Amino acid sequence: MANFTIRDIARIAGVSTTAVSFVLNNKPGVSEATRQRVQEVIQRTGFTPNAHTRRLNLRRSFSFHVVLYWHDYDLFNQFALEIMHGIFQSCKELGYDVTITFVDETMDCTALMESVRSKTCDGVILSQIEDSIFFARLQQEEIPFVCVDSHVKEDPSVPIVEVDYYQASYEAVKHLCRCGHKQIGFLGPATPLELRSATFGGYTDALREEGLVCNPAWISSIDFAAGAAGKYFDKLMDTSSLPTAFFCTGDAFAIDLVRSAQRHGIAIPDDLSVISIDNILVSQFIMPPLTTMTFNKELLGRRAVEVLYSMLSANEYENVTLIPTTLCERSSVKKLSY
Amino acid sequence: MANFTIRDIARIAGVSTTAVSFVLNNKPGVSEATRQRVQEVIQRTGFTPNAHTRRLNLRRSFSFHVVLYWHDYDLFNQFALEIMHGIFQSCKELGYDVTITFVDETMDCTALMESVRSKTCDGVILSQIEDSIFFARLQQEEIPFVCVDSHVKEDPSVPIVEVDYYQASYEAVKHLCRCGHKQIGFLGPATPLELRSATFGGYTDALREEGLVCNPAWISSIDFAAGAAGKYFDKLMDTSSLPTAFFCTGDAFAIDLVRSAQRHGIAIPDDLSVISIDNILVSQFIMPPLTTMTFNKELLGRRAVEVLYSMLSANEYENVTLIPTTLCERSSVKKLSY
DNA sequence: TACCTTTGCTAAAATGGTTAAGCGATAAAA
DNA sequence: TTTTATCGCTTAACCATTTTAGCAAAGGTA
Repeated sequence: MANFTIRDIARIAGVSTTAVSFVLNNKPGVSEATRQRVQEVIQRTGFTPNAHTRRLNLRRSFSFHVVLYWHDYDLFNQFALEIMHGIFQSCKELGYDVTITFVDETMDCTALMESVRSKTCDGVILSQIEDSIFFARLQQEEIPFVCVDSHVKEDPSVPIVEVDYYQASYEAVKHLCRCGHKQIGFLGPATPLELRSATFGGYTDALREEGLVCNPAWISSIDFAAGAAGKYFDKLMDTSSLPTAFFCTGDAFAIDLVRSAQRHGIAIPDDLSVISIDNILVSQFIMPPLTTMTFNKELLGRRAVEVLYSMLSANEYENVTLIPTTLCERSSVKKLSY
Repeated sequence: MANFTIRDIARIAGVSTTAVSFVLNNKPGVSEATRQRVQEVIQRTGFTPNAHTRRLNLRRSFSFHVVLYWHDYDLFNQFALEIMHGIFQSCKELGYDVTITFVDETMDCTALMESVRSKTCDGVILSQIEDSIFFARLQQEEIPFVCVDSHVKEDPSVPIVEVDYYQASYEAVKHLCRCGHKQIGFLGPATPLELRSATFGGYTDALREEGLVCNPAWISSIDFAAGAAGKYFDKLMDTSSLPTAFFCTGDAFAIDLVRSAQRHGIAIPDDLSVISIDNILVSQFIMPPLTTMTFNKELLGRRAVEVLYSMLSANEYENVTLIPTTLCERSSVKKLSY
């Protein structure tokens, strides 16, 4: 396949490059006859304009850059691909390309910043990144960016698209109450500085509404690390009685908890009920299948692109976009008779 | 952050743009003193050359395009992200960007070809794509490409990086034999035109070596679709006796089979052993945890990039790259006493 | 008839880099 | 002594588009 330029097309069609450019970009100022003739030559030659030249000229790259956090622990990488798919779909509709970078716990952002300064993207989507170094550097470069599925540490200047964790946790706990549970533990990070910290508010508000109080030993504040939930549970077994149910802030924690409980000979859900948030793939395959608050993962990506595009177009946009969750009932919650 | 061009740097450092360009690209012909001075200005200003201009000039984009197949059925998307991570790591080392596209069962490649013709990538990596329309179009455009984790339908002109399915299936079946199994079924596609068809050879060769023969009813040829393995098993239960073990060509099939068997009241592994290939995340969480042939998923991506890069550099490269597998013993295979 | 506007088109500048060719000055070889 | 090579640098062309400014012809208006 020969390599045509706009000059070749112009020469073949017997017009100037300007005319061809106008036809390519659907601009006025070209007669219908000429337009047809140029179109025909473009069709025949299979000409596609060089993207780099176009980007150089327009000083826009028509691409968004996605930064993905790569977790050591498989279970935490679960829906990154679905978020990506959502991002891709929206970008496709807008005519944007998508480029990707993975970062790990070193949070090294030099390569990313190099890329941004070299103008290879018009905006950045940070997926599961909550390190303020990224926000600071991106703001410094004055490049639009959004966070998705990340905790932005109370910084209202950082636009974010995330799961409505408050609503999710509130609904989850309410569901436990509806099933007759009165002793409900909280497994997740209970400090406001952590990811998914909104869950603690949903949990306490739901308890308060039901007039319940919680044994402090049943409230955990654990790290995002493989096996952390299991360790917490081991310790709990040594030192305290058990609640009748646990609300976990994520399926990865819940799965960890379930396995740890089962090792201790505690039957789920007969001895202990478990509910959580995420509905990752594994959750439907473990025994018992997990009852969890589910949501549309692709929507996270789609909304992120929409927000970013609005920022570029100087349109109005919401600084916080929440994705709603719905209950996915499976078999890890027992209905208590009362 | 101001927006400097190479001209600004040249002016500030008191040299020509050529000198700056030479410094940027580590080319000879610049005195050490000048080089230092230019470096200092670059440092101070935070200048990064415009990527589009560079790409336009060099007629290379320094990026690879990854095409990912998006499966309807979650279980089949399992290690796409890990392949991606491997691809990214290798690209990073080579200084290449990575852009992505998802395709679905419509196999629409117009957007991809547009992108290729507009020169936005120097090569394409097809992940889990086996449609010859892609090969044909890419060959037509004379753009280098590799397939990864795909079946290329006996076309030796298409470079491929894939799991050594023959070795994996041979080893898996040998393991079953070592555990005393003599009646071993095959669950997967048994026609040479399908993905992972090499598994059938490994299976039959291992059986032959052991002097075993197989009841044809225990050999399936099923589609890549959710629940297909389960349906096959349901039918088998109606019409035939069961082998003592099944070798499945993929964990998704195996999981489907296990669940179907369990619905029929057949205990795994006591009544039926199951082994397969992949070691997807779910496999360690189901009951019983799956014994399976595992491999380094990131390596698939890394090798794909290496092959593609060799093609660009006109270096030697292997047209077929096989990734070795190792046995991951868990609890789905029973040791028969004999 | 003279003047203004619109239409359809083009020449040329601009985008921000890379690179081939060339130019003094100095050093080495004939 | 003359010729040749090397060094450090610059000038200018080039990459493939978009866009501004302007021009000739046609049409409308006074």
